[in-house]
Amino acid sequence: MPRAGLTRDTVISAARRLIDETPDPLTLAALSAALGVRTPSLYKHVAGLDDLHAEVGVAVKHELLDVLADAVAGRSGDEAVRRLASAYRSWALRNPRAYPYTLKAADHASASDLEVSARLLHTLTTALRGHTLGDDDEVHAVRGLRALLHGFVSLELEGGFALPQAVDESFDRAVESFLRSLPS
Amino acid sequence: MPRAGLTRDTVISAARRLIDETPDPLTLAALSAALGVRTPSLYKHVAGLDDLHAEVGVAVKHELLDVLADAVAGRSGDEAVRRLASAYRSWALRNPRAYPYTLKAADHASASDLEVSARLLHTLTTALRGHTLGDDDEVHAVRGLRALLHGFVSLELEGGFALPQAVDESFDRAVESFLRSLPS
DNA sequence: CTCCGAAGGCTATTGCACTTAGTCTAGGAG
DNA sequence: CTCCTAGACTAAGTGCAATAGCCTTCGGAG
Repeated sequence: MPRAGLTRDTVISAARRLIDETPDPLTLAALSAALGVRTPSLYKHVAGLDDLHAEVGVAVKHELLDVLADAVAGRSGDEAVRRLASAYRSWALRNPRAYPYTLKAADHASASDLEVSARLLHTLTTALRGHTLGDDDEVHAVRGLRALLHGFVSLELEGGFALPQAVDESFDRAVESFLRSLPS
Repeated sequence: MPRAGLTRDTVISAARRLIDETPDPLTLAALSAALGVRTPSLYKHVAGLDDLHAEVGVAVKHELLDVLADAVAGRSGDEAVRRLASAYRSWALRNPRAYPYTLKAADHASASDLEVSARLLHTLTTALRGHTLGDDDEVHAVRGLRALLHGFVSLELEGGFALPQAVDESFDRAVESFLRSLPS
């Protein structure tokens, strides 16, 4: 029985890859098959399906964080928000099955999850700097932005926007309305 | 073996009840146990788990429709939208596990699903009348409103709003911002 | 009232997933 | 070279969905 040379990381990233490659839900059976290994072998690297989901979630949050941080790097004001919004939506549409993992609240027991989740939130908050907002105002504004972005993308992914009118334009309008609602 | 007296409707409404009564996902095993019947018996009334989910979805959409229609009845303009938004959110928070069923795009093969989904959309659209919007503007506005409502509620249900600031106020502010973005 | 067929239950079984327990071996440390 | 552990394996148990086939109850037709 030749060793497959798995590690916790290879298992997790194989799982991450599988998510958007296949239509069916992530399953240990499918993952082990993709890795050329029997299912129980995975338990040497991962505590079970829940653990795997949690780790995939952290990995996916990192991906989104990178994309968003890159989009806003060096920008400020409305332009930063526009670019962040656009990057958020297009990443979600490109990674429709991974996207829901970014929404789970951080597992209180996982330091890495807490960290990446905080950095995601921080990226949004930073993009809104430049609009002079008080602390409370800022919290409300970030919530509004998250709601708008997630709501839009989520409905779009569910196929909720059936009418022929251009979805891109709906999104742009929503983002512009949000920007206008901020004290300059 | 005394008859349990099941019908398609009793099975479906028992399933609907189970959803928000138990933490675990809806399962034929749990449903049959709740009805005092063996699992295979359910197949006399329902084509399987998928069929059950679809029917529960229609039932749940009707519930939400009733709540929203009631909230906007006899109102118009901003006040109609405010009441609709508030009703949407509070229904969702009261029915956290049922809520996701309202989001699935209508099954093209089910007349009742298509109908209730269309009426839901129509209720939102109607609430926005009074703001003189062109046809295209209206579609974009409805999409923005749906995104806002769903996004907010969805994040709130996922536990995504961790900070102590009042979530109620965040919601009110988001709704007011949306209203201000409409041409009066 | 009796018969009988359909409707509505049932048991048994298959298939697939997750999980645990216990075994064997490859391959590096001493 | 020997040992020992990490990393693979087989075997087996659990839970759920689904199908097949049987048996009983109900209710209407004669």
